[in-house]
Amino acid sequence: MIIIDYKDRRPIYEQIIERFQDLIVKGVLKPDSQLPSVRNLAMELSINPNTIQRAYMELERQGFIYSVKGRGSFVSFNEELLSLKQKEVMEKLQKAVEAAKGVQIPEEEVQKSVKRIYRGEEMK
Amino acid sequence: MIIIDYKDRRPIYEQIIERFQDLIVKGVLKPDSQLPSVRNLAMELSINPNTIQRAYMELERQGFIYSVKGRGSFVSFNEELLSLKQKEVMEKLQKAVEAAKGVQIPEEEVQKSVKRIYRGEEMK
Amino acid sequence: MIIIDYKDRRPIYEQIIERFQDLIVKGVLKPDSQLPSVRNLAMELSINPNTIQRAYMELERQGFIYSVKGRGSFVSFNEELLSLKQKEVMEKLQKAVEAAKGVQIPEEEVQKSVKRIYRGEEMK
Amino acid sequence: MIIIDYKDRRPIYEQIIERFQDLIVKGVLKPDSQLPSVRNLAMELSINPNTIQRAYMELERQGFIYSVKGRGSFVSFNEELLSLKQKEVMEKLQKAVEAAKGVQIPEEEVQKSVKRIYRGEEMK
DNA sequence: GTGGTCTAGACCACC
DNA sequence: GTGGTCTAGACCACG
Repeated sequence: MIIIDYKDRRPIYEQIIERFQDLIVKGVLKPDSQLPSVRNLAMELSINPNTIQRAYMELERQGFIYSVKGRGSFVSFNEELLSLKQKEVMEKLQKAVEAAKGVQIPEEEVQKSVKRIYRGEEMK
Repeated sequence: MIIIDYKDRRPIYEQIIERFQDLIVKGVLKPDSQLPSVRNLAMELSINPNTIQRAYMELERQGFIYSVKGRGSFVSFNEELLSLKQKEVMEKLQKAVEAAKGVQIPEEEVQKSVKRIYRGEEMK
Repeated sequence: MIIIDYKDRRPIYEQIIERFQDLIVKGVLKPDSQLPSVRNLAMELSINPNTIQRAYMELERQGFIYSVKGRGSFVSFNEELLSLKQKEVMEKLQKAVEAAKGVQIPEEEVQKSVKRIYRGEEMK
Repeated sequence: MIIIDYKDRRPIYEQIIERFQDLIVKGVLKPDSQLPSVRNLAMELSINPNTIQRAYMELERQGFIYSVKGRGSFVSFNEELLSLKQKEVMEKLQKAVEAAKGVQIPEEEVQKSVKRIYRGEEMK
């Protein structure tokens, strides 16, 4: 369910955060369903519980999950969060397009690339 | 010419590298023109000369500039580098588009956004 | 009668204690009336009986209720407790006012806010 | 400058956060001035650097400070943040007033208390 | 069993 | 020197 890429330059906890955000936004993890416990996930990924803890903390702060002492952590997703996430993604995309424009990549190529991805099967 | 954003989370040397890459790729800095000396630039930006040194070293490694002992650093741009940079930019863009697809942003919106940026005046 | 907010960061037993204190102080629960049994309340709220037990224990320690073995728990309210609770509330309020003063909120605004609440319909 | 109260039930990192928020909001720490380094403050308070780190992380997230790798952490305060903090404080205060109303504390007593604090010398 | 806090100590990137 | 990440292991509060 969660895969850690040690070659990735980003810290582990960030990879975990992003992965869960994805799973929640895409509806794979349903609202109020329980996440793996901090200790279990740590064991499964063979990393330190503190690292998981930190990821969960951040996810809770961002509103993706909520944690209850003694019970566990649960998905807490809503529409607002989705549109927030969409806005965030759009901003990144616009920066990328601007960069493409900046290095003289023709608009047609960008458009083609967008089409290819949307038509294609890539679901990441 | 170079602006450092201390609130930017990326390291200073990386900001400098990116800025010079931009200036070179976009032709603002012409091939074989001289870059500011390490010492001067360091003074101007009031940062540690080591940081500039590191940025120049990396730019040289990537082929954007070349250094001549005792004379300074010079722009060394060519077509290969442009296409390399373009490829890099395209990869980032594709990731961004995939992310957009992932959070259910419709293709039309992405295409519209691309158009807006290419038609618009944004040159960053 | 009792509502548990799992997204509330405070522990469940504390939420229960506070709720009963409120109901007793405000006279909704009359002196010597019987509280729901530990087991029943636990079932109703679908939480662990230990949690209810702990809340009742604490309420008894504070003097809000008394338990009779084999019969159940009963409200035991008196004037002393009211003034105790009032003192506690006043302390919290004073801290809040000090904080308001600390962040440069003008006294008039605080006074107005107090008036609004006392005139208003809010009974929580 | 920072005092830790071990009898306080709140975690240490939270006490540190609140203290710095106070110092910044009240203008004792001026914008762009440097905070004590993580290690130094940890030594001074004889607590673990990780605990300080966590406090600084949270302060950065909230916008009170910004950190630069290799340089240190700096105050980053602005008007928006003040009004945000004020709003937060007002909400707490309103809850406290409602509680006071709930336990039959007369409005006059509350108003008197507010006056006393604003007239008084308490600066906390 | 669960999450939350803290310590001790390590290593990294950066300046 | 600085902040940032991670590990290992402890203890607490809660259910």
